[in-house]
Amino acid sequence: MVTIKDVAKVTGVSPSTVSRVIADNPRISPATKKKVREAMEHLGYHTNIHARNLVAKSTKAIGVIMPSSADKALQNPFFPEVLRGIGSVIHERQYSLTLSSGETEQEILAEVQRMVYGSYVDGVILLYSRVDDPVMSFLQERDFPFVMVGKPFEKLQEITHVDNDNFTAGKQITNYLIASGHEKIAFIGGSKDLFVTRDRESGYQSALTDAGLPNNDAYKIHTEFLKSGGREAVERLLSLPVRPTAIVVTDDLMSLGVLSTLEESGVQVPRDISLVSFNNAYLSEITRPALTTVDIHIHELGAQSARALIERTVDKTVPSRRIIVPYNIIYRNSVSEQ
Amino acid sequence: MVTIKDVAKVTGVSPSTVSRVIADNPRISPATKKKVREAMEHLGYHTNIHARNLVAKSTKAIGVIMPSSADKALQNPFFPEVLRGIGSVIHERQYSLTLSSGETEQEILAEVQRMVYGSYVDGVILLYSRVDDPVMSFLQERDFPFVMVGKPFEKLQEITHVDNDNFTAGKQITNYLIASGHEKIAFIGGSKDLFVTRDRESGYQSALTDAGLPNNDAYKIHTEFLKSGGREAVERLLSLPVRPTAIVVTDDLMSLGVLSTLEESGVQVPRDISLVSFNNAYLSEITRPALTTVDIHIHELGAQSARALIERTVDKTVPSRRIIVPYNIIYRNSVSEQ
DNA sequence: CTGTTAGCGCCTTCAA
DNA sequence: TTGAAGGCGCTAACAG
Repeated sequence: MVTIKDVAKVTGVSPSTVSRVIADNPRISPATKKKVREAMEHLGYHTNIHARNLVAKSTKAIGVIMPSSADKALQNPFFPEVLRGIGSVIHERQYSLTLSSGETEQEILAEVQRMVYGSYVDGVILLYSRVDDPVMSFLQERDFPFVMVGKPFEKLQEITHVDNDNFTAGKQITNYLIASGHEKIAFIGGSKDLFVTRDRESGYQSALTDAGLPNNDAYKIHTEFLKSGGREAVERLLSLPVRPTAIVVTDDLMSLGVLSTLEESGVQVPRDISLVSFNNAYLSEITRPALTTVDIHIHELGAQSARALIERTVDKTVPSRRIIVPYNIIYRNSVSEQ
Repeated sequence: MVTIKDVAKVTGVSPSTVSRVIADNPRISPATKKKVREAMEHLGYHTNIHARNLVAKSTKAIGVIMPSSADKALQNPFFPEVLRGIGSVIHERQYSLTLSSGETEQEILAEVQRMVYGSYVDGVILLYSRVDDPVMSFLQERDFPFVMVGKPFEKLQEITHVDNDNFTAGKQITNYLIASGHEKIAFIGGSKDLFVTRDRESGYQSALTDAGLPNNDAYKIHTEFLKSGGREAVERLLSLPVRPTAIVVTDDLMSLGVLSTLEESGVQVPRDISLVSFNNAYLSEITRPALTTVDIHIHELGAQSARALIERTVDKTVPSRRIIVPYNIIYRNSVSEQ
């Protein structure tokens, strides 16, 4: 292994000088800089991060924590896409990215503790939001830099987080349905414990209210991402005395299940029932019909969270803030005029 | 930060003793071990990896390299799933996982070099296989431990890799079609540059030949994962004078596109055309009809690759080998009897 | 502008 | 069974 000393020896300067040219210290003459750099190149020098981190107290690495993989949600194309978003800025800033690998909540907590105490990373991005999350409590107590993708359940003001305006998105997409002549609009969402679900549902609600449409609890269904959940939801809706003519579904993957079950039951989309969705995952484009969906810019959610986190790790005093990533609606073929 | 010295001071032993109990050195008396451990617990001691790695020369970290994200393939649920598989053994072995973040081939190469030279990781898992891959060449030249998920293009014997028997899988699923009475069977695969495609296609071919069925080039189509690709493939097939009655598609995500296009063109699956697929991604179960598909045990591919890699990093002399993960066919509703 | 000195936290001989 | 001493590779004062 080529060390700083080796290049120092070859160049005839001191190790600290070499260290300085690595840091591009302005107080080093261009001449020696050039000389040293050539030697580094020539010898194939590469700085050892462990040595560096040991003294520098900064790792230029960030940890990304996935939800416990008990959550089937992991199958959601959402994750590769946020990871890409995070990766893009990580890479641009020359950071590295450590991914959590725990499966249960406890394992994940232990892992995060190891990351923090062992100084594996400078900061952490949480890709989920849970009530009473021990991981988050731990991070807060230790005052360790972290950012959440999504919306924290409490202390909104104290936690930097990156989210969409899901309320308005839900409202707007529902309004679109209303403008298309629909009045009997149902809602299928994930667990009520998730803020995404809640916010989108509130928006849906609000649109109905504003339009003077009735609030029908039987039209609101909360289910799992799983097929069985989607199936059950649809069956419930179809067995209603008055069937909805449109459904707002909070996730493209769920929409795929809903779509299938709907058509299996002989109802055609959008002829019989219209569908709108969220996320604009790749598959929303290749379903039949292609889904009208809210593009929440997943990549951007990731990128922004990484930017915000790095900013915090560099300067701990930057105030926490809420970052809203804009969305836009992609109109395709899953909605019919009434 | 609590260091080894702190617990030494509190316990009244020397730092080296503390270091020894951390390593669970047998030559330390149970009494002092107990004493030291309690102090560690009490003070909240956690070992600093950078200090450790600096001397230990092993990082207990492995790098996972994704394909360049230009590849839309990243949207494939395959990746989260291998990651989970890798993560499971990473976690069990108390390793950590660094994910590549580069977008282009060059960026990725630079990243891998940084990982290797800077001793970020002990070994690397390649989640893709490319001809003339500079990353792989680099790893080989440096004799740096790595494992590939999939099949390398050359030096099969020299490179440890984890793969399915895609030939046999392709053959078996095609035989199933034949056994169901199909004789005009088409094939839609990804790029011919991918071994997965090639192997599965060879298997398909072989099944046809064995059954004495004709080899029709017009029935074999290579396309992208993208919608447009799937669409074009299907259109080509449907415009043929003699339409196939069944199609082998090499990926569930592609199948979704094929399915959509097929039904848009008014052909029903499986009534008019049957479909079989590969991977058994979550979505293969929620399409309509649910897909008969080869479950390649993605999670296991990941887990095995991690195991093999760790084995190699621990003992560089273990010979390279080929690890075959078994597959099995999941029968669902996308195939009809002829 | 550059060299010297002193660690960062840990592990590992070598002695005792 | 334990302690003392040195060093892993790098950076950061402090001197010049």
